[in-house]
Amino acid sequence: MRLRFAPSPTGYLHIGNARTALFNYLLAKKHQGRFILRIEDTDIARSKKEFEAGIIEDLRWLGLNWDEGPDKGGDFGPYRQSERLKTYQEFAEKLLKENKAYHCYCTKEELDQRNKELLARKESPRYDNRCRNLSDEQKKKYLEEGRKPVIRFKIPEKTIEVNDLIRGKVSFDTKLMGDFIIMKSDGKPAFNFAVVVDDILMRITTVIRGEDHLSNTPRHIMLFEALNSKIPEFAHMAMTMGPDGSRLSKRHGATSIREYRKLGMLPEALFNYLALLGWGSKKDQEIFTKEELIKEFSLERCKEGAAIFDPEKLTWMNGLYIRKKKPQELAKLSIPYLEEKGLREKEDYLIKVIALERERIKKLSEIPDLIEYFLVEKIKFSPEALLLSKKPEVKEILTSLKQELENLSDFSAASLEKIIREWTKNNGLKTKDVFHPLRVAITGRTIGPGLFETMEVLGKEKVIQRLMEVLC
RNA sequence: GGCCCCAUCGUCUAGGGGUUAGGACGGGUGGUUCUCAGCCAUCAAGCAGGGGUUCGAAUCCCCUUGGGGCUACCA
Repeated sequence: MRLRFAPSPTGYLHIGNARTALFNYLLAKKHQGRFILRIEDTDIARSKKEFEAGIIEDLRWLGLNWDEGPDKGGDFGPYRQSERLKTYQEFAEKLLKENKAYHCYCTKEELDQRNKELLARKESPRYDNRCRNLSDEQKKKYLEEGRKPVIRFKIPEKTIEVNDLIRGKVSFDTKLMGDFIIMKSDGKPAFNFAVVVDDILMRITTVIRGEDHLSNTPRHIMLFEALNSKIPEFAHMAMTMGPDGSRLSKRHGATSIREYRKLGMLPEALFNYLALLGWGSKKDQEIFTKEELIKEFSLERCKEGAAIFDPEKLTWMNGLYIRKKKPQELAKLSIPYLEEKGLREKEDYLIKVIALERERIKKLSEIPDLIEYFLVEKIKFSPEALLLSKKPEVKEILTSLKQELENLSDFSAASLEKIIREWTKNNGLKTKDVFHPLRVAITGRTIGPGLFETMEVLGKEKVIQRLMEVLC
């Protein structure tokens, strides 16, 4: 079994495309097949090398490792369309010779004009196949006019049945289609042609792609037939939508893997979440390891309807995966985010801090704000915290508590808890009337991890220091 | 416009002739606790509409509606 993911390097890896790549990957791995990466860069104007590199990086980051691709080669390369231009020409030549394709001299302007007229008459805008049987004389005349021909495929009249692995049989009547372009006037292959040639040459057996290609599939099938090649199996998965139900796009906010990666999503969370978009297990299970997904995945269980990408559920799942990570791992992952905010800290201290805050982290990008008060010399007070710290009765409590703490030599959480609870009781106070002000004084905020653990990690010196600052 | 695909809580989904229509996210409430988070418990929320078929339809068929796609010298 050979499957491929074939992105165009015209931008960063889109969530929807990543999902397509993921499904291809899962099926390939499930059947011990090959997962192949192919770069469709025939659109020179929009394709950029940096996007190709970006897509490769993000696919790797997500954990979708391919067996053959432009970066690692393989027996059926090249894996970049721009490197097979000659091949497309040869295949087109062959179709021309066999009278299955022909040159068309109509200009873009003429075509547009005719389509407009057809539309005005409420007819289907499509090519009228007028160049199918041009005389040599006419061809010569057109050439003399300086027209650069395209090559069109001569569509046979028939009904094409696509046996889709997700949707079942879908049939198309080719009478409704005009002869389509396989080679553009600049000598580059049109998408519908390049895909077929590539899939033939790369021995692709199964094509999993977006539903937007379903309507193109009859064209592909005709081409496979014209080129006497085995037709691969097709599976068209429903599109990924934004919250308003339209195709997920930039106006919905972050749409690329790169953006979510920068936000601090873990690859395993994204992997798991994306697998659940349009596919579901028969069990009530939602959290899967990569291996479980490979084992469980099947096209039969793929949904036919479109799925709306839900960043909130992704975030929840990300929090879950974060809580499963070891503090030292998280500490390492947090470093770029801390540095971005100009924060830097010794590893062992950072690990302790992160261990305390771990269950509050939903995205790595939240870490700096969450732990800042552990790292900086001068803490910021939230408005609410500031108000509380100014209260006379609070100052009174903190003043005498400070003395108590100054005399304390064992600053462990257990010891602190024992002493402070006793002190509270002895002074006839309620725990929350002591704990809360204390937290506010030493952290500048009203929320956070356990008070005594926080104090232990901060250390006696910082705790006393911060109490002094509040009291003066 | 023509052709094609799709339709279970707000969202992701399970269920494919007989179910109190199940779970998850998000939301509400309560518990745990020094706060938050987490965890636990609990509640609200759905078969798009209309016709068939059938003893019986979320489930099968048709229509309508709604959404999406293709119809490019984009991919």
